[in-house]
Amino acid sequence: MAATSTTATVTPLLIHLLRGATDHASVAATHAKLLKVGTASAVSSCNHIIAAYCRCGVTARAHDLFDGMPERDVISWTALMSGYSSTGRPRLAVSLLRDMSHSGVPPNAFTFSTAVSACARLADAGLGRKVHARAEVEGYASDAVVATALVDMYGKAGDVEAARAVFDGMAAPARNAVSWGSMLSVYAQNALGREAIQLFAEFRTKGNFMAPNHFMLSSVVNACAGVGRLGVGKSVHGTALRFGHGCNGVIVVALVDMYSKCGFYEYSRKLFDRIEHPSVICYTSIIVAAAKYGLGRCALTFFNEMIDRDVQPNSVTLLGVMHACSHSGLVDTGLHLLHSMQSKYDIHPCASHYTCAVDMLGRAGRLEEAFELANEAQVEGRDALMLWSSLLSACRTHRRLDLATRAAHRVSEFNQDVAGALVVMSNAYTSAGQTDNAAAVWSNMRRRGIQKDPGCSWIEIKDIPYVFYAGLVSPSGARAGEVMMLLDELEGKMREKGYKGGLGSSRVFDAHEEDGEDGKGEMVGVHSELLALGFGLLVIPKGMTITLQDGVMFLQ
DNA sequence: GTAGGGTTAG
Repeated sequence: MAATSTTATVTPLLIHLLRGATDHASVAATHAKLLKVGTASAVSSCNHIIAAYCRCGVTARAHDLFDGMPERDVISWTALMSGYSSTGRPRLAVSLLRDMSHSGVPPNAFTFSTAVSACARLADAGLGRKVHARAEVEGYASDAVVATALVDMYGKAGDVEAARAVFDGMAAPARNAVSWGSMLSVYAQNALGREAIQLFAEFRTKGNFMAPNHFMLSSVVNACAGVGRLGVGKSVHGTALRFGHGCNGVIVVALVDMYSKCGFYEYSRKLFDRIEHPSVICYTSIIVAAAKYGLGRCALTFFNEMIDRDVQPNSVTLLGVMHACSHSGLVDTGLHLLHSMQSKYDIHPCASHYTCAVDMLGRAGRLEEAFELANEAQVEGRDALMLWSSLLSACRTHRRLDLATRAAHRVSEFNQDVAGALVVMSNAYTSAGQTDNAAAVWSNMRRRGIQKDPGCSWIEIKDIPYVFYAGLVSPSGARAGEVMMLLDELEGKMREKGYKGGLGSSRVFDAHEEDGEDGKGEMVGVHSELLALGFGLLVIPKGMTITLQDGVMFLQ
């Protein structure tokens, strides 16, 4: 009798302990006590223990326990599934969905949302569609959480239309702040900033007066950064302040990033300076911003400051600092970072760090060293394509046809999307006066059916986009002759001032008065950005600012 | 006991 009452009072206490446990040792200790008391084998106890092991990442123990259960309910299956999904084995999580059906336990809404989120982690729309179909058959697809997970899954898998279809299919009451936020981030993550901004406006008018939360606000700010909409970004900044999210770390980071991408480094700097304890991401963000503005030494100061303040840098931070070095000609500092990041910060240099370093050496004209490093780097697949393509461009810029040929050879080994590299190679031959070889590259491309999508840029003037394609100087009605004359004139002026010509991306120009630039190499053919910029310079009022960003132009 | 969204790079 005494034993029974002890069991009855002790078990809930132990379960409570399990819920709060975050490390393997304490979960195992509590598990042992439950075994002693004799209540560890009840289905509900087992579920708690499984969940606890999963929470601290010990899925193997959880699975052992699961295997030993005489019967399992939907929670046992879902808990294990969730454990695998959140510890980097989402495919295994999805396969449990099939197993549980075979064992006669029907899934519920929790199970489907877990399975869908595992598909999201895999970014596998094919698998996601299968799970979606099953949820539909079982009647759970209209559940708010399942539907929101589906929106997120399709978005992460790049199928924006499917995400929107699920979102549109949700009944109005089922659309809560999370589902709006999820759809918003789908647009933001898929580089559809305009759509994200539009959806946010829709939310403000049709969202039943729901208050925007920090998830949504950071997505919208991010969208504004992506499309250079400073005006909207500022107003969202105001909204964030009004709703008390002005101090939210994630929003502040997004704002720092947005202002710098919209051409206002000073605002980024001001915001950053007000942050008391900047996170790694905050530091990374301001370092990247400084790098973009050619403030290499400033970026290094931020980096040293974060190290002094015991903020551990990550792989992205190091890449940002290296970019800063690259864009400010601090080549040896950048190389030193590459070689010391493992020992100093315990960060293993990956393909992007090597690509950045190779690009840095290439820009500086240290092509032999760049080759040596590129050969040393153990890089494969698409990463290798990027690395060698970047080196190829540098060879062309520095008119080293011999090395360009070698780089082009390496690029062709990857047999992937080599069109861009072949165009660079053909341009390299043209620059060297070897027009026959240039023509041979083109005919080779035609024979192999390789096509290069023409680069395209556009400029928005009074909400009308004017689109320009690389090399095509006659967009309908867009004053082609004048554009070309203006570009020639500008290029001439740049040469007079000693610039080697060429215009980079992410630079701010004042209309009719162009800032200096450190780009190298000369114009071969006509870049689409230049066409759009030239057109903009002709038609927009003097003194207005044009921001160039990855081939898109904005007026402010 | 099991479920949904956000920030940094290229």
